[in-house]
Amino acid sequence: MGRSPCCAKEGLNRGAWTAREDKTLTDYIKINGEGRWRDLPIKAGLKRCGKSCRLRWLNYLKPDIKRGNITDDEEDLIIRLHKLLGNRWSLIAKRLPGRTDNEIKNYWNTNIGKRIQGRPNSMSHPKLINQSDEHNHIDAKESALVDEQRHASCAIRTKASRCTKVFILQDPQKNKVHKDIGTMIDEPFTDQGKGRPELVREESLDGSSKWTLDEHDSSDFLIDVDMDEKFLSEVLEAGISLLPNIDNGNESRGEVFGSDMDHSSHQSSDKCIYSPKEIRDKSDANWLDNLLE
DNA sequence: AAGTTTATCAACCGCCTCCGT
DNA sequence: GACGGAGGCGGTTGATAAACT
Repeated sequence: MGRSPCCAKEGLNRGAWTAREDKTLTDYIKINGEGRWRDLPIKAGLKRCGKSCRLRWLNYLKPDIKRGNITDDEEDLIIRLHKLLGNRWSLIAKRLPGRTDNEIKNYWNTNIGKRIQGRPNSMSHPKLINQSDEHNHIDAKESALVDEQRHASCAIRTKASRCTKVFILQDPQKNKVHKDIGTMIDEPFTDQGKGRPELVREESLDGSSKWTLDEHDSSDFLIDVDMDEKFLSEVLEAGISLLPNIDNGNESRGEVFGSDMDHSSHQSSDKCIYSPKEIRDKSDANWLDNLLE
């Protein structure tokens, strides 16, 4: 037996919203607040699915939504955030006040994405050849696009069904990042493609072993690392390295080294304990800000 | 001016996670 | 731990506008 639909489809309006429906929804939310989307259409007297109401409110009716074209600065930020986060539109949208994930997604698909896709040889692009001052800001953006294209072509696609500990170290001498993948429940995916990071199993004399993700470009780490989704979102949101305590089998708490993304200096004295929930709450740590600077 | 193609973006769909029980 | 409801998310669709022939 399949899952029941979010609402009965019969007798519901579909397609574009009318001004009257918009007003009904806005008035209802002003009085009763957001939430309880499933009940909302009945209580508000709308012949719409609850999900549809939520989407309409979040993407169009919400007062703080910014209207108008995406600015150059916003586009630049979107490109850089996409490089870091991939198609995680909601995370990207959180960094652009007033912009919705849907709007950013649409903008990407109709503008930036196409420009990246339609660029077989970036250096032959006329805008990149033009070095005049008036085009400098465009060139910078194009450069970012080229960079994005380069990163997209070598996105990490590690496929691990679950990962219980990640420890990020940076070897300052070799400027090389090691990511100890730790205890893998399933065999990790190893991509030995050209120029891609690789998961390496390191065995010690005492018989223990660990998986290491070996690569040269630390900025790729957070892109498309398809591990346990919950864990990944925690890392993305917290912006810190997370080392759950596996010795006592309690995965609900973790040891967090440092409070920012300075991977180069993990001193054990900096260690503090947070639960993933606490980490989420403390999130927004300055990680993305630091990376974007 | 009419027909066709392309671009845009609001809305939908289905899957997923979270959270309460 | 299992289950189910609620909400969130990303991919896709389709209606409409704009550009082009």
